[in-house]
Amino acid sequence: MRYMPRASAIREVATKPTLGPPAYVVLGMIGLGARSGYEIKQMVELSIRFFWTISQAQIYPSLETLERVGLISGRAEPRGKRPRRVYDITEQGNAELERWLSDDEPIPFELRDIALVKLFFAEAMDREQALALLVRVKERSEQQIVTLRHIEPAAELVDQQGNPSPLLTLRMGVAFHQAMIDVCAEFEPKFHARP
Amino acid sequence: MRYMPRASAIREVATKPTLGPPAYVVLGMIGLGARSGYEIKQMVELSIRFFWTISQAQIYPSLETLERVGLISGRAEPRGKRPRRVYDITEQGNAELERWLSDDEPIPFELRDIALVKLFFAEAMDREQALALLVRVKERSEQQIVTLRHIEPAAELVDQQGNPSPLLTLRMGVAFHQAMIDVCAEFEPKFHARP
DNA sequence: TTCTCCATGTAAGTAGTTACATGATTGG
DNA sequence: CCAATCATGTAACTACTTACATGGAGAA
Repeated sequence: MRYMPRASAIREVATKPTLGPPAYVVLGMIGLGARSGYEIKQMVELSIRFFWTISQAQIYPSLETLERVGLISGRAEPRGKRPRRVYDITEQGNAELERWLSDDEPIPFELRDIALVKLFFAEAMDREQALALLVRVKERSEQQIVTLRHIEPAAELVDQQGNPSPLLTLRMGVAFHQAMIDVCAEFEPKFHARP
Repeated sequence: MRYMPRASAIREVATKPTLGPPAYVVLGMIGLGARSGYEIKQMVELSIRFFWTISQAQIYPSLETLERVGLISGRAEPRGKRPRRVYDITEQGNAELERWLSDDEPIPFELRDIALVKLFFAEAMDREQALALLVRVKERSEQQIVTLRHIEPAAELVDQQGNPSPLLTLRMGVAFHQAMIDVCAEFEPKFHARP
């Protein structure tokens, strides 16, 4: 995705390297009980991947950095002869996670969807093709909702156990795509009656 | 944003360099009548910036590439002594834009929003802070809607002239943020009553 | 035995960013 | 005359990606 500027270079040099969003995602997942890099990747795919992704190649360097600055502590726990490292969040890690979560800098909204770009330029196509694009965008959102509904029972369970956050973000996803579907449906007639 | 894989490297070597999304955005904007790099940047900010951004440092190299492969044609049109280059889309450019718009590869949906990540991890904060975050996310969407409503009259005018696309994408944005607001409002009580 | 999953890590590359440099024109 | 806007371009950098390499463990 996109470049998310970290704190100013000046401050970075003056104090210590600022962590980027991927490092906080890793920290948060360790805080929620993920133990290895592999488990972090799995948890991301099952939870936040609707609005955030992280590649394996980012996770391991992040774990190293987080351990170096004392926010997590790791120890070797090999499976057979294969090396493996598991981590726990430290006191400082919890404190830093909380600080990051509650820090009140404005959070810029950022959506990057080439499908909407194509819809914006749809006039450059003929009628059938523009309509086909609109239908594809609608179907894409329908598919996303199906996927999200799949993990809904798990999120509801966690909600009943007192943590509404996963259900909240899941409902965001559903509402979001439902909104896209509704707008597509609303504009379909206009896309039918065109030169 | 995010890495958007272009076509396979093999094909790229075998035939000719594949254009990435930024180049098509530039091509599309030239097609809609933008003439200079500067105008492209302005048009993007006034139209698609809700779901796509492009930095000036990307625009000029894209213009060069597009001209080299014959999709746009440029000529010098200096303002005073300062050099300036203006462009028009070519026949091939129109054809390639249409091909890209109607090509039926699946378009992956991609949202990347650190605010939702923070909401997902909200349990790590205490009640007041979690609630404050929820409220901030809601207000952020309210602000986005205000901005979008601002350009709505222009989009409606273009719609009445027979091009519904800008209004469609604008309505997407509004519906999108309204969905976020609704979900935030729905979960606010749950965030009040928490340990 | 061979397939899939668990698991870690690196190399090479692409995409995108900010920050800077430069200077003309227009409006107050 | 000064600030804002028009306008183009580059350098240095950060973030992130894909592809690959490696290999153990368990199941079919």
